Amino acid sequence: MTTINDIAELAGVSRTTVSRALNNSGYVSEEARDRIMKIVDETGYMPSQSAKSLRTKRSGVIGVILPRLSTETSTRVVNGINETLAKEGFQILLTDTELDKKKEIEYIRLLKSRHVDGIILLATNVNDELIDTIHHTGIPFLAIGQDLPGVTSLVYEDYHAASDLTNMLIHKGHEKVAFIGVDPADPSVGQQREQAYRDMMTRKNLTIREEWVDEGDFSIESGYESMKRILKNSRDDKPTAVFAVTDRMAIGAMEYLKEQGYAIPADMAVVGIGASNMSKYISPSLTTVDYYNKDAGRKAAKMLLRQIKKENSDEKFDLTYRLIIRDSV
Amino acid sequence: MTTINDIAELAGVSRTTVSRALNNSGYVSEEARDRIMKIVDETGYMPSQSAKSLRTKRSGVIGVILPRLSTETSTRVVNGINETLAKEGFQILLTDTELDKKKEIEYIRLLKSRHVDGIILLATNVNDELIDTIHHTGIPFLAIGQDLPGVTSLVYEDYHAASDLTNMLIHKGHEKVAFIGVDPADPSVGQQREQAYRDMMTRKNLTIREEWVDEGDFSIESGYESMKRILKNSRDDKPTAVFAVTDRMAIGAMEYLKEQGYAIPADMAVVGIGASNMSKYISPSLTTVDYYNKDAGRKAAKMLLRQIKKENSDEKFDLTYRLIIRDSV
DNA sequence: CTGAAAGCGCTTACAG
DNA sequence: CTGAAAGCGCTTACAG
Repeated sequence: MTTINDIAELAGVSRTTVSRALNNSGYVSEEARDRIMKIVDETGYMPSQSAKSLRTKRSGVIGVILPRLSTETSTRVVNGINETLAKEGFQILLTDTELDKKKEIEYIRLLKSRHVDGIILLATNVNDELIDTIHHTGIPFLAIGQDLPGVTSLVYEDYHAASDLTNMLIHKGHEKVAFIGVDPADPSVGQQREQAYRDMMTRKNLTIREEWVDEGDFSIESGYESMKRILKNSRDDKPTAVFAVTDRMAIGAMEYLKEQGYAIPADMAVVGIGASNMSKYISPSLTTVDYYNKDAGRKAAKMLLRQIKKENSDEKFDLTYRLIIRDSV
Repeated sequence: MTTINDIAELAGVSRTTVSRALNNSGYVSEEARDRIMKIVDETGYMPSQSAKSLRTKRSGVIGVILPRLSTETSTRVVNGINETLAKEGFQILLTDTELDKKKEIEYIRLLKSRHVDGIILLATNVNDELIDTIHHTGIPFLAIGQDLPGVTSLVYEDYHAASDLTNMLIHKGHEKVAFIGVDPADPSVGQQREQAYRDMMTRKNLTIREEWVDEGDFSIESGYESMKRILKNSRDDKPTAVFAVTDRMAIGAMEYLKEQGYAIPADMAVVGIGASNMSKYISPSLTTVDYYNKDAGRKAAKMLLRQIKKENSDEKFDLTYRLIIRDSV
């Protein structure tokens, strides 16, 4: 490995000068700079980031903590994060908790030990230990997807989006709307979306039979099973529409309905959330909500960058969304 | 930040001893170790990875270079890589070239300056500058998806898979098989798959009309457009089957066919490669090839780890695949 | 405009 | 079993 000392020697200057030339800090004579840059080019020298980071306490690396690496949502968000970060010369250090809460905390500490300049967490739950850990790290931090008290958070408009979806179904004439949710340990997806559904139904004086409400685990298969249970348990009083809180579960529900000979949307309307790639190409195409995940990632990166640069910035930020009405309703 | 010196002081030993206790290297008395570990726990001390890496020349980080962050294939591979790497205490530093060849080279050098212990490249092309750069980095390196001369490479069986797919179509009675390929700058996808198609057709004495052969750019839309052109240009002598080299393009082709009122597979059979999530849920479900991308990622990580540990390992490795026959043929 | 020196937080021979 | 010392490759006051 060629080091700054090698460059200094070859250029006949001190390493102090080389450092200044490389970082455009302080005065360096034109000719010294030229000589140095020429040698840098020739040798392909790249400064050791470890040494730099040890010295400056900055690394040019942002840690990203994901719940799952292989979901469309995560991928899109990371894509947006990476896009804006790369432009500023930052790289992403990626970690995947596999939905394990312990790992969230473990990774925050790990990333800190790696001197990352900031951390972005795609949050799926809220708990005291997590909040505590974040507060104690003392490095720029941003959460996406959940509102973490005292932490800069970018949140989707879950309540509004779910309200819109429910209302749309009701306006289309559906009075019996089923619901496939997820574990309430996830406040945004598990609580907000369900609350919105219940509130809208109640507001329109529609009764919710508890047999119409089921819970999945985000997977396509779980949507399939939930739909099956709902239909079985509500034999005498079946719903005419089903609202699944994610596209994948909605697609699973559609699979079961199709298998059972239901016409969609004639016999049963189906809606999801997420604007997954598949939602567009499945038939009938799925009505869903686009959360603009990539934009969320971009926004997250920008807000984190502001924190890093100590510019002030909002602590909370609501993301926007868009209803996509398609053939499944 | 608490450092090793703080721990040493609190434990009443030298930092040398703390280091030994932490790394289980050399002798440390039981009682010293206990005292140290207790303090480490209490303080939540984590050693600075920058300092460690500067000193040891190892970072515990593997660089991964992707052509695109938001494709299912990349995601699955990264997932497999991460899974096996995380178990060994390694993290992933992620970079995305956005299909820019210059960036591939730039990122290799960047990752080196960050002292990554190894690099995995999801390769989409082969060129001399790239090969040169890799040879000069001198750090463990592994390529997936293309056979890079002199570089440890994990390659998919593109030729065999495409042959199987073409033969299957021919055995089903198709004599007029169209083909949607990609830019030959990608040897594996652009050349091997097309060569296999042409060879199999020729071997069965079937003629290929050049109007049946078109090129897309991996996107769904391009598959749609290619299908449109093929149908338009071969007006008098239309194919009865189409082989698209990726699922996304196959799905685009299906979209166009459906729009035009073609029954699939009765009027036109369609096959793709990739076993995308969508291939299963689109209707009719798509016949495709599963490349076991996640396993490829796992295998890649394992082979790279062997290189890092200086255990010997094959330079070339062929991945396996599986035909998934579904309703589109 | 330039350089000598200190120091970031670790690990690793070396000596005891 | 333990510690003092050197050194990894940088940057940054400080002095000139």
